Amino acid sequence: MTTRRATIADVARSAGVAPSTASVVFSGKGPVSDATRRRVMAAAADLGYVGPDPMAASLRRGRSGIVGVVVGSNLNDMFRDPVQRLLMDGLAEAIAPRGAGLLLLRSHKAVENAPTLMTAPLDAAVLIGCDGPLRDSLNEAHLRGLPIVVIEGDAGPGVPRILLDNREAQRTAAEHLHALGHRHVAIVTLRVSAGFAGGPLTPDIEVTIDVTRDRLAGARDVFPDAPVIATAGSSIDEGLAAGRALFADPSARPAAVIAQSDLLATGVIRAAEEAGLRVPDDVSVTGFDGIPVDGLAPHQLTTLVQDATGKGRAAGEAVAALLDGRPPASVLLTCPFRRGSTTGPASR
Amino acid sequence: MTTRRATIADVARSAGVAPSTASVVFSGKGPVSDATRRRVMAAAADLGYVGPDPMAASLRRGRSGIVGVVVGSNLNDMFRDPVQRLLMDGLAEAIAPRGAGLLLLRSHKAVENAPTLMTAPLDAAVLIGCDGPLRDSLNEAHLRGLPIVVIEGDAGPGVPRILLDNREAQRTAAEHLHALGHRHVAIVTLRVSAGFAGGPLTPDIEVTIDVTRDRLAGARDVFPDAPVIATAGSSIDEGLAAGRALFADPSARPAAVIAQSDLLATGVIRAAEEAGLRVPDDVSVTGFDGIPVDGLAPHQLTTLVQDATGKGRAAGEAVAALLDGRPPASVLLTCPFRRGSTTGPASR
DNA sequence: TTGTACGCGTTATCAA
DNA sequence: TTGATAACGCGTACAA
Repeated sequence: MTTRRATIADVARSAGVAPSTASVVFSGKGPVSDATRRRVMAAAADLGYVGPDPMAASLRRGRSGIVGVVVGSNLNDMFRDPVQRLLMDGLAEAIAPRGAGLLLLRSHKAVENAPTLMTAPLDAAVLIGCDGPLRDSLNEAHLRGLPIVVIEGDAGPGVPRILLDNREAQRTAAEHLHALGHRHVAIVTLRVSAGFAGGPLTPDIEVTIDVTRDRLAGARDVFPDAPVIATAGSSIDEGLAAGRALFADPSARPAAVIAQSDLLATGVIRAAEEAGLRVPDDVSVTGFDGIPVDGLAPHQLTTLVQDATGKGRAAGEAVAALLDGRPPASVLLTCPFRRGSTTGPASR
Repeated sequence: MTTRRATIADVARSAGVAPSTASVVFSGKGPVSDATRRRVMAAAADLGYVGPDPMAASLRRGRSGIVGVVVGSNLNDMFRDPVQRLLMDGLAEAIAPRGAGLLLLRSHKAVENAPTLMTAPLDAAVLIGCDGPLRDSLNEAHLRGLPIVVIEGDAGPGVPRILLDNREAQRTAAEHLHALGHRHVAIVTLRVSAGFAGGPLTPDIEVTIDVTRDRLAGARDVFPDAPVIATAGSSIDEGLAAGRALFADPSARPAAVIAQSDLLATGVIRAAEEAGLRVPDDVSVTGFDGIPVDGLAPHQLTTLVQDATGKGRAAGEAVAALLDGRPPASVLLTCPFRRGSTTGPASR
């Protein structure tokens, strides 16, 4: 079977109709008599033709049915976070009815030759965050006219954004701690920039990742001088490491910790218990996300609840609007405060 | 800016060269004098041309740079499993150097209009498992000449497979339990078919998912009559539910449990401890995968260690071979037995 | 309801 | 080192 594959033209010829007619039969776009349709289908079956070539169809229609989603880290790290998984599900679900699927793209070209925003046949792209090297490729992508939506980031004017009220929400949690009498508070952040892998956050270190910066600002609205430990990302292990650092010196122990994610908070709680501290009696801890975390029981985390799936769905709808030529809606989702059992009054 | 976007032909004309020459400049495929290269680049910059249109290039070259990966469940469920995440990383890593990326596809078309093996512009497809409805689309895909690789499944003759020695490995673990004196053993499986959501496995229920079937066979090689509980998939929660069912009736308690994944095993252990049983003193438990599981401490699971990343990488290499016209290698990976602290001698 | 004609934007081939 | 030419396979006006 080294022979050329049958094309729709072959099918048309074999069925004794015009190519356009055969095309219409397969796309279902126009009126075709039943007799013709059957003739075409028979010819197709006969020739082993199974439908229009997607690449040719893409070129002709100007649509590939592919939406790129740019992820910053490797898949294993990224999808370890339930928030990202739910986001992706919402996104996929929202674009599927439009006949589109998700192509996974890396922002930092880890590999020579890897596909990019510029080389992949995309109808649109969704950025999760917008940091560092990514900003550069954005200009080119924009120049090409590639529709772009950014989730929790800023890709410049004209790019629709799906955002949370990170600062306000985080401030609410901080105020909650303040109202409980807490004054000795530490902050554990998500990754602050592509270039910093974690550790105490000194003033010379720039926070370039929006979600981290905004949540940090919200916490500092209430506790301007709180010490900050940055992590490499949202995971229990990272929270555990940060917590160990915080609780290492008994004389400098914070009485409350604001963690920027539920996973980090879980790690912090674990570190506290490891250090012989009770939560919330000795240490109060807040999270962010409102996801169920395995291994947190019996605690119920005090946290801010975000709708991660809805965030993805909103991004998908913005993509759909862009593709339809409708004005895309930027969306600001709110994260309601949920009091749990991990925060209590300050003891001193 | 409602005007037509510049094409490579426009650039060539403006630079006073032939389209083919301009093409060569952008692809870097042929010899070009420095002077012409610069003229072309200047003209491109002038016109706002940012490189060849990927769809047109795809059609012309017959390559889209896209590899479809067919996942059976939603992303959230699938990527909750570390094994799948590592697999995807290995796969992505192996195809990236070839300029290809991963397009996520669902096997059961949950949504009308969603992209499929037939409608997406794919160079190849990777199937993870090969069950139920998927088999049907396979014929068509094959007819189209779409190169296919299947991981842990059987897609018929001629389709390269990436497999584990599931049966042999699982038998090793079973023999280990047998050698410890265990006779009263229960089995907790992964999903057995697309149609069965979990529960006691009766003889009338067909096991259509290969990995489940093979590991089950390995366990039954040693314990032919062991009762079996099927789950809906690899997660701690599913293992917990299965474990609760197993330990509900004190008089019928198994003294050892063979779980088909580490996550399931972790859930089973948790259920055991919930029921007041000590591991391994009262109950021995084995897993499968050899991944680090958060929340398993202080136990070290007795398990079979698979190289999930390597599995993905092998699939990627098989895809690469297929695309190059080289004969693709089926691969059988072995899962060495690793004894941990969760298995001990039978007490009665 | 069917057919004609054209172009989508690129790249491979071959000759100059 | 460069240029002319011919597809790649399809969909969509528009005319018949």
